Amino acid sequence: MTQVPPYDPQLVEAKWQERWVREHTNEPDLDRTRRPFYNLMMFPYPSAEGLHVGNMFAFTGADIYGRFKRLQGYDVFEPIGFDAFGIHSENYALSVGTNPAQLIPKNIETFRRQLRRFGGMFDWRHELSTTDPRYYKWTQWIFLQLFAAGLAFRKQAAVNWCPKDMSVIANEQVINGYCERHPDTKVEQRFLEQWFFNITKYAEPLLKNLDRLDWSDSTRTLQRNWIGRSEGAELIFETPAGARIPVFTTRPDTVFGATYLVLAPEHPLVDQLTADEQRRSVNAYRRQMQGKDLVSRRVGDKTKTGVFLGSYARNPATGEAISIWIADYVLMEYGTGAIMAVPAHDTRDFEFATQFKLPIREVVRTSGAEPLPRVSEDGVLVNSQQFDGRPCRQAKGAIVAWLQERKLATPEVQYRLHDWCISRQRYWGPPIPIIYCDRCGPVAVPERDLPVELPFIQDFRPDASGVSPLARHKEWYFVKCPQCGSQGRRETDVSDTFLDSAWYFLRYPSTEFDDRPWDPARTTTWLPVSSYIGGNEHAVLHLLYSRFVTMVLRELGKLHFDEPFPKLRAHGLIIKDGAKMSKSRGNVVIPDAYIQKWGADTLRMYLMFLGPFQEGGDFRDTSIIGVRRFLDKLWTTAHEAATQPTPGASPGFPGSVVERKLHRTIKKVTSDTERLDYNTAISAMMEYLNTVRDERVVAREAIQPLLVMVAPYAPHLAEELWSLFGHERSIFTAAWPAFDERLAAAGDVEVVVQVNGKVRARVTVGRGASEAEVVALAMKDESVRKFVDGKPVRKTVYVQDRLLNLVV
RNA sequence: GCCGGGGUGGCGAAACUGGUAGACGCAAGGGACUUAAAAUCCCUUGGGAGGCGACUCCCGUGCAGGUUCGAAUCCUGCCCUCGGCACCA
Repeated sequence: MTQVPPYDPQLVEAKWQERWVREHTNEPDLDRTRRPFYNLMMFPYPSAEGLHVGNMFAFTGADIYGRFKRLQGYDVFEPIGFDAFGIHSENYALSVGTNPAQLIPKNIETFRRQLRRFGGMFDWRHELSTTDPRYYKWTQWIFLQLFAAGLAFRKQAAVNWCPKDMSVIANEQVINGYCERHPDTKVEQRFLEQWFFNITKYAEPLLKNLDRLDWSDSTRTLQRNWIGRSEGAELIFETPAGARIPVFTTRPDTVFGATYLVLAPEHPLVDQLTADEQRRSVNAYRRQMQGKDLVSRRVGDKTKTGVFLGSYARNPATGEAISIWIADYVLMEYGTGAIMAVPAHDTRDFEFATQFKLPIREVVRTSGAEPLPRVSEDGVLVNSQQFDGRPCRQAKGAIVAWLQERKLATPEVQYRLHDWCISRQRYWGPPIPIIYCDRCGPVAVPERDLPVELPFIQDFRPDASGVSPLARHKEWYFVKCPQCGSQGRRETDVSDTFLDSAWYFLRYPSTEFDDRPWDPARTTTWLPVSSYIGGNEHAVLHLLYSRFVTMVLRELGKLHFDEPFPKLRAHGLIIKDGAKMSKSRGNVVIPDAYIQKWGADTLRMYLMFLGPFQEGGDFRDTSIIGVRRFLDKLWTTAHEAATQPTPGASPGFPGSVVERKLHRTIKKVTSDTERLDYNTAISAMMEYLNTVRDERVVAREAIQPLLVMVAPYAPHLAEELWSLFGHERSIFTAAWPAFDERLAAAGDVEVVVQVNGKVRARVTVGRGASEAEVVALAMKDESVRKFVDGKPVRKTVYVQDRLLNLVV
C-alpha cells in the first residue's frame, strides 16, 4: 500500500481558489455562449458582523446548483453583489458614530473575503453594489421611467414616527405600538407627503401570472395571500338628503341583514353626515383616532369603539332606515372605507352591535344550529323576501343583479395590496431624482444629470422635523429648475432599498456599461434568470416589486419578458438552538472558524447534509465530523485508485456489484441534485463509497465519476483529486456522468413475502423476476408455509422487485 | 382568527405514485491495532418478550377512528409546533 498524504483542506482550497482566479475558471464569455444559464441567488446585505452560516447555507445551495448545471454543459453565469443601502446600515453607522459611506466598504471587503473563501463560483468581474453611483444612477433612471409613465405619484400618507429615533420607522420596526429600539417609546403617527408607485394597477397580472411560474408553492401562496384578491360588490346606501355611501362587501347575499353602516373615522363623508347634536362627540372621537398610531390601532386591544353620527341611510334591499356610525375597526385604506354591518353573520359587526345594542337580524340558516354570528357561506337565506330559501353562493349574483337594475350595486374586485411607498426620510439611500419648482411643480431630473449623487455629509442624523437630513445641506438642496431655470429645491427623501434590489439582476450581465442600464444583446442572451434561489423572507416584497418593475419595463419596451424569475426555489432557514439566528439573541454562527477547522468543502457539504435544503435545519456542530470522514475516505480511496494501472486494467470493476451500484448512484445523485434534495444525494454518495471500500474495488472507473458528482458539493477537493488522475483542466470542464439504465437495474433484489399483510420471509431474486417465479420460491419457504398452512390463497398481490403478499 | 409547512429511534434525518419503517450520518456500547492515547478499522444499537443458538413472536411513524390484501403516506375529527397575514368587510 502506498503512502497517502494527509488531506489538508487549507492547502487544497487556497491552491484552487488561486487557480480559479488566475485561469478565469468562473468567468463565462457573456457575448459568446451557446447554452447560457443565469444562476442567481439573493444578494446579501453586508452587515458589520459578516456573513453568517445562514447566508452560507443559502449561497452554497445555489452554488451547488450552478456548478451542477455547468457540469451538465451549460455556460453558467453566477454573479454576486451587495445590497448595501438602507436603514440597517444607517442605524448601525449612527450607533458607532461613523458615516455609512466609510463603513460599508469595510463590510463589503469582509463579505468579499468570506464569499471567496467558501468557494462560490462567482464571476467577480460583474460584482455590483447598490451604493455605487454607477449603479444607483440607473435606480434613479428607473424611477424616472415610472414617473414619466404616470406610475409614480405623491400623496399624503401616515407614517410611523419614533420620537427617540427622530425618524420615520418601518411597520416591521413597530412592536405593539412601541419602537423596536426603544421599548418604552410609543410610536406616533405623522402625515407626510410621500412618493408611491402604483403597483395596485398591476394586481391582477401579478396574481394571474403566478399560475404559470415554476416557483416553490410556499412562495406562491405567500404572494397570493399578500395580493389578497376578494370578489364581491359595491353597494350604494342612500341618505334622505341624497348622499350616496358606497360600501364594498364580499357577502352581498346578506344585505337584508345589514342593520347599520360604519365609516372609517377619516372617511370624507363624515362631516356631511354628522348631525349637529352629535358633532362634538364625533369630532372628539376622530381626534382621538388621529393620535393613535397605525400599528397599535390595528394590533392593540381590539375592543370595539365607535360613535353614532346621528343620521340614517336606506338599506337598498329592505328600504329601511339604518343608523350610520364611525368606528376604528373600519379602515380607510381598504375598499371604500365604509361597510354595511351584518351583525348576524360577521364576527366584528356582531361584537360591535352587541356592545352598542344595535339590531341583529338573522338572514342565513345553516344545517346545524350554530349560534350567531354565523359566518359560513354554506347556508340558505331567510328573512330576505323573494330570495328566501336560495343558497348563499347562488344568491350573491342574483341579489347584485337585482340591485344593479336600480343602479345600487356593481360587481367589484378588491385587493389587499397597497401602493408601494418608496419615500424614506433618511440619508442612506439614492436621492429621488425630482426637483420642486414653484412654477413648474415636481420636475424630473434630466437623464443627462444622473446620477443625483448622495452628498457626503458629516451630520446625517435625522431630526424631529420629519424632514430628511439632506434638506440641511444647502448647496445640494437648492438647484435650478431644469425646465424654467428659476430657483428650485431637490427632493430630499431617498428611495426604499427594495427599489435597489428590484432590478439588480438586470444589471449583473451589463455592469461594465455606463451609458445604459443594461445592454440589449446581453439581456436577450441571459435573461430572464434561469434559476433563482432565495429565502421566503423575501417571498413578498422583494419578489413582488421585482416582478412589478419588470412588468412595467416590458410595457415601456425596455425588456423582452414580463416575468424576471420563471423558476424560483425557496430554501429553508438555518436556525440555532431552535430559534432564528439574530444578533439580539446572540446566536449568530459565523462560518470562518468552522472553515478554519474543517475546510470550506466540509462545511459546505455539512450544511447541505443537515436536512432538506428547502426546509432548513438546526445548526449544531456535532455531526460535521461525519462529512469530514467521508471526504477523508474519498481522499484516501482516490489516492489508492490513482496509483492503480491505467483503465482497462481494473479487472475487478466491469460486471461487479460496484459497477451496478455506481449506475444506480449516478441516477439518484443526478435527480436529487436537480431537485435540490442535496441531503439524500450526499447520502447516496456516501453509500456508494462504502460499497467501493467494502468490495475492495479500488478502480479508476469506480472513483472518477464519483469525483464529478462530488464536485458541486466539495469543489476544491474534487479539483485536487481530479488533477491527481492526470487531468490538466478543471474538473468543471468535465462532463456529468451518464448512467446505464440496464446496469442500474441489474443484479439481485430481496423481495418481501407477506402473508395477510405481515412480513413472513424474504427471497432473493434477479431484478425483474416474474410473479410466478417469486410465488414458487415463496411457497418453498418454511415460515411462509407455516402461515399459509394449507389454506387456499385467495389473492396474491405482487409489486415488481419489492413485495409479494399472499392473502389466505 | 385565517392561510401554509411540520410532528418518524438517544439526536439530524430517509422512505419514488399506498408496498421491507428507520437508508445515510452523529452519539453510545463492545472489539482490533497501539507501551498508551488520538486517528483508523470491525461489530452491536426502535421498544418488549422468548431461546445456548443461526433465530422466533408481539408492539411501534403526535392522538382517536376509518378506507385497503397492505397506511408514516389516503379520509374524518382532535392535539402540539414553526412560518406568514391579521378588525381587509
